[in-house]
Amino acid sequence: MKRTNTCNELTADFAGKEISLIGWVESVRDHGGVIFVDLRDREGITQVVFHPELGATYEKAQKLKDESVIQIFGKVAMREEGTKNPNLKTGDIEVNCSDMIVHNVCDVLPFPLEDERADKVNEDLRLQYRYLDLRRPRNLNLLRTRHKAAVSIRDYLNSNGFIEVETPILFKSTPEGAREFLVPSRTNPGNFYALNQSPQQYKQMLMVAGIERYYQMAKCFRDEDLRADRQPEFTQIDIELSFVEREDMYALIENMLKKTWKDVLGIDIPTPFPRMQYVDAMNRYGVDKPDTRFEMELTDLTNVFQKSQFKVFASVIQNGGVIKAVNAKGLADITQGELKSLEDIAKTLGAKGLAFIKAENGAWKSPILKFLSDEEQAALKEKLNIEDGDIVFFAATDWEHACAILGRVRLDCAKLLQARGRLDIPWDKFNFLWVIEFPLMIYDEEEGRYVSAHHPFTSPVEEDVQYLDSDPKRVRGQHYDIVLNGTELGGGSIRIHQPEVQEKVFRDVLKIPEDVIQSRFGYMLKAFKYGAPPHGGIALGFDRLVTILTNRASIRDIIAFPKTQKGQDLMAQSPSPVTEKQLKDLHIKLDETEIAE
RNA sequence: GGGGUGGUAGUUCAGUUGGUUAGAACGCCUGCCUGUCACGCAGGAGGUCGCGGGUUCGAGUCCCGUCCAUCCCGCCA
Repeated sequence: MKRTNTCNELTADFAGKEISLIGWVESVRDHGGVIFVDLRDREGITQVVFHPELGATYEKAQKLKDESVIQIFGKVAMREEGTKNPNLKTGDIEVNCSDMIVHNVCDVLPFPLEDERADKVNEDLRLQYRYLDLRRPRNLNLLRTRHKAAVSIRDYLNSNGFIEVETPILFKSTPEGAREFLVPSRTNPGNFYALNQSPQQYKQMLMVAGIERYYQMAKCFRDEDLRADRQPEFTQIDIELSFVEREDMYALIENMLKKTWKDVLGIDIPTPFPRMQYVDAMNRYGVDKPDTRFEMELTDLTNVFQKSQFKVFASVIQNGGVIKAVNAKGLADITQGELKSLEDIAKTLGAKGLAFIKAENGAWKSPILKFLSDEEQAALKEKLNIEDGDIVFFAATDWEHACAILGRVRLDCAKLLQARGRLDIPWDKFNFLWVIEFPLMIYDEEEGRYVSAHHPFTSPVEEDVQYLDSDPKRVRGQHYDIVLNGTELGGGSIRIHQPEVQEKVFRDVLKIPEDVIQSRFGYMLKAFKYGAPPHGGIALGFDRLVTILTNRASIRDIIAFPKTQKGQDLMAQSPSPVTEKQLKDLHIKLDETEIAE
């Protein structure tokens, strides 16, 4: 069984040597009198040649099927001039086969494996045969890159005094967060575990325990609807340290990512990363995770329209709203269809419509132009720097929605400009950014109370603590998000480590009933009374990080066995029904209407 | 829960205003071929047009429902 070499090793130096290779048949080219087989393993490809004088082996080679697994024995030979293949590392040589073992005959493939064709194949079919899709060298290399990134990160943390600790995956239900996967307990009838959404509480307990520096490549689970960048189970780089302040965290993560980018891509990313206040991110980019690889910033025009005759704008301002706009430079040739889909998306985000002004052939065209005074038009031209070929979009509503609408319009316009070749974003441009000083609380209209913007363990910014009672939404949290090219890579905070403060947040600000505080967080509050060190941490989405490192569009590409949007594994066909006995053991009765026929 | 897009041969797609036997390329099968590397040449097989219902003399095409995939909104402390 033992091979002497891999399929990417043999070069002119090996000429004349007897060797053995094992791998998959990439292609068979039968010329009637001579047969060429490209043999592939995870390292590369080597051409194997079969001649008629081999007798039985030659006949076997005639019947070889693509993607079968074979082992060959033979002698390395230089290729004749003119028959060398410069596209292969092993292209100067070939192996004259003398014997062959067919380990596994491959059935006819359900879809082609060459990249150009395979990329177009329906993803559900590729997921059913994920092992075949993964076999494509490019996809295998994605897993290899993922591994490299993990090694780099572990190296960095290990050499900086961190200890990797595994925390339980079976945790308890914490209903105020994301929806959880519940796990019935056989030995505790009627009680349930929840798969952990993150090791947040355990890692804080490790700080109380005195670990000082903890990390974990932590599997986390959230039962929410899926997206291109979201899977129900995912991996986060989970980090927590004692005796830290925000500045220590920034430096730690910057150096870690610097090393990872160097190790994986060979690219030097500049540090320190820029920082941006949450409020500025919203005002300038319309999101809390700005893509700063291109400009196209939002402009606030509320002042311009303060005394406007245009009733729509005027009434919004009167009701405390804002007028914001974004100039999509050079996109005046937007098509009706593109405009329509921009408008549709704006509407899903709460806009009533999407007002615009087009500057074309020296004139402005707009359904709202007739409502705007000369002074207002002049102010727009100046503030938005409107030139021929531009199109400006407006949002007039409350601040949050105006930001969200134009933030999205900005991103979609950038895509349209990219498609037209007017905006160039190189694949290796990596804009890291810290977004800081988020509000600690946001007011939840539905619940009629304040809820944590992130989680209730986030420590308030010191000078804002005084407003905890009087004006909770004014309190900023010691929270930081790390953003890369418009993707939220991760976030963390300095935590509360004093039991009185934590209790105050639970009881007085979040208005959680006393008995709920005790049943849900009682053990934490107790732990904080036994020598809890000041501490803080962060969690980075490892899958998202690798998606960006490998320049892929979907998180599914860099997960070995991803799930579909409905959360199914099409290959193993999970989830699946279970037997009545299993249910009985778990003390579970199914709703009749839900039982599969 | 809501909106968009897609579903026709093993795969990727085409299919006109509703009208004869639903096509192409690749793959597959058979044969030929001693220097290819996306080998080439000749021939052949292969279809529940996602599924169910409706309109019609007639449905891949029109209508209703439904399933699946995907993108987005809600959701993701």
